Amino acid sequence: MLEGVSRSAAVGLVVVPGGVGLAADGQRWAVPTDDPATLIAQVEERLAPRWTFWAARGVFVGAHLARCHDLAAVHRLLEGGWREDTGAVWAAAHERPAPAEPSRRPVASHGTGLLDLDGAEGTDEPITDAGQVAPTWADGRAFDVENPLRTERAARWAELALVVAGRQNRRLAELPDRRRTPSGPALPVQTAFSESAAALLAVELSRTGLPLDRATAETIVGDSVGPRPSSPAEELRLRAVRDDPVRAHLGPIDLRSNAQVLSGLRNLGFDVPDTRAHRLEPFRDAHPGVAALLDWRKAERLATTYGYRWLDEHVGRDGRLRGEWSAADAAAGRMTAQAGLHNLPAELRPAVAAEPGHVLVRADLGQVEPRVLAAVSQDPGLVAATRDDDLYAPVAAALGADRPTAKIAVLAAMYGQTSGAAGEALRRMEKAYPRALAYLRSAEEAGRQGRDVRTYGGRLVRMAAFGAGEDGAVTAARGRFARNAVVQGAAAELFKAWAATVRAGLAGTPGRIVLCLHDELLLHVPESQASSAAALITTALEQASGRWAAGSGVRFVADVSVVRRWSEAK
DNA sequence: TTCCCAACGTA
DNA sequence: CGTACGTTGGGAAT
Repeated sequence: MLEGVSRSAAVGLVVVPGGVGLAADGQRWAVPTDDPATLIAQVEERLAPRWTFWAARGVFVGAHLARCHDLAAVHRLLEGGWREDTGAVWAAAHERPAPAEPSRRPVASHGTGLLDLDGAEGTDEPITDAGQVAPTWADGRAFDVENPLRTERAARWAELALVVAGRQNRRLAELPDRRRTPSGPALPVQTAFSESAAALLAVELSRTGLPLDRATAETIVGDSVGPRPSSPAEELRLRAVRDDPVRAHLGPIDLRSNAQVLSGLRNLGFDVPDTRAHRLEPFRDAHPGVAALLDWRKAERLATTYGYRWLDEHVGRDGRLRGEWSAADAAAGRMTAQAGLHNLPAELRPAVAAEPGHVLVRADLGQVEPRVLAAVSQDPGLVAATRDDDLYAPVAAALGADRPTAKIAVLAAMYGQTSGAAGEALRRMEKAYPRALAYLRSAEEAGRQGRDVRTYGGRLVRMAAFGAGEDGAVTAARGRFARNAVVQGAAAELFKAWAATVRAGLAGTPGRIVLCLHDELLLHVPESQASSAAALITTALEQASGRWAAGSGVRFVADVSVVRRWSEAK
């Protein structure tokens, strides 16, 4: 198996029940095995290949794959949008129109996949005459467990993965490398690699879970919403206990109905356009009913979204909070997570705790978006400002403003804010950092015109999703979206390059990344590994940013701390 | 049953 | 008229 294949070669990998399909150098191998992890680990050791697979979700088998090419992840990098089904990936790589979206619902019932190869007219060809992926291969029926040919098909499928990878690589090579002094593979190729690693990391995060101290979580929830109800009737009663004091002020209304809350507030003399917390907060002391409502809302949020039911549904018996992870959202490619992993209220952070004998190593990138802007725009003044630990200090000096004003001005420039105090400061930004502002304005203009933009690292951000309306408000919104996407997207690329480097450094150790939060990494490691993990995080940032922003002169900084509980970090 | 909105948490 | 995401409940549309 894999005889004569050279080290570091691309190796197609497809895992099916009871077997593995491999391909490399124009050959393919169907390998029956019930232990794909061991097989893969052996190949990893011997060849250290560029593992090439259709999608990380399908291949995760427990072995560490160091270098990889995830066709779905790279497809989304090149094409933007959400689709990553094999039909769309194949078609785009061959510059053919995307096939109809596969149905969301699982195939209800099917035959052996041997005699029932519907769309392919009884042949066993993965690609139809029209040059599209055959339906039975696209939806996985071709690899059904009862199908005796599935391992041979896996090898054929692995071979086709290499075909797509080759075509994707040619597309990546056509994209510009915008670094000042390129080194190693071109930047879009490096982005493809780190996006692929992030796709694997996303699958690993789903499986690993975030260590959560259930007792602490239950205490926090209990303090806010009361004891765990023992029956549905009890739940109703406890709900009334929470609601009634507020209803005493606002009247006999349903507090969960915004319309009724609005009229209740009007009866108290508050003529507000909506009932959002930030709008009601100024009136907190004006009437006890407002304070009661605001406090009720906070408790209700915990009770409904992060209450006992959430704990029961998402926290395993092993004390791990698990949710599905996606390596890239559709807008700018940031990672997303379900089960509340990305919007856990600060109130609950004390419950995120290391297991016995372990610690959490937490690191966040400091002021990452303005530093990223400096790198992608190559604005000399802003690049110089990144040498400071606090980037806003030199910016304030350059603008002749105080630090809070400087911060608002920078954020306003990146996010497209035009109102409020930002106006005058923005004009000074234009003088001090013309290249950075021009970079942002160029993205905004593309967005306004409905033209797609590409991030520094090569990700396509589609504007078509916004619709082609000529409405002024829609045009402005598209402009703001594009202006923000080139910064947020580039920051996401850097973050994933960093995370992928940390992941690689943890290979072979018991340490794991357990949370990614846009600019923050949380690692769970044995106590004895704490200092080496902290050092790894720092060197990984130097390596990742050194490649990503080679020659830019931009300095990236990370704040690293070793803690027992997430809440102990600053 | 499905979809959209308001609301609010995170970055 | 700052961006993105996920989750909830209500309420309208189907």
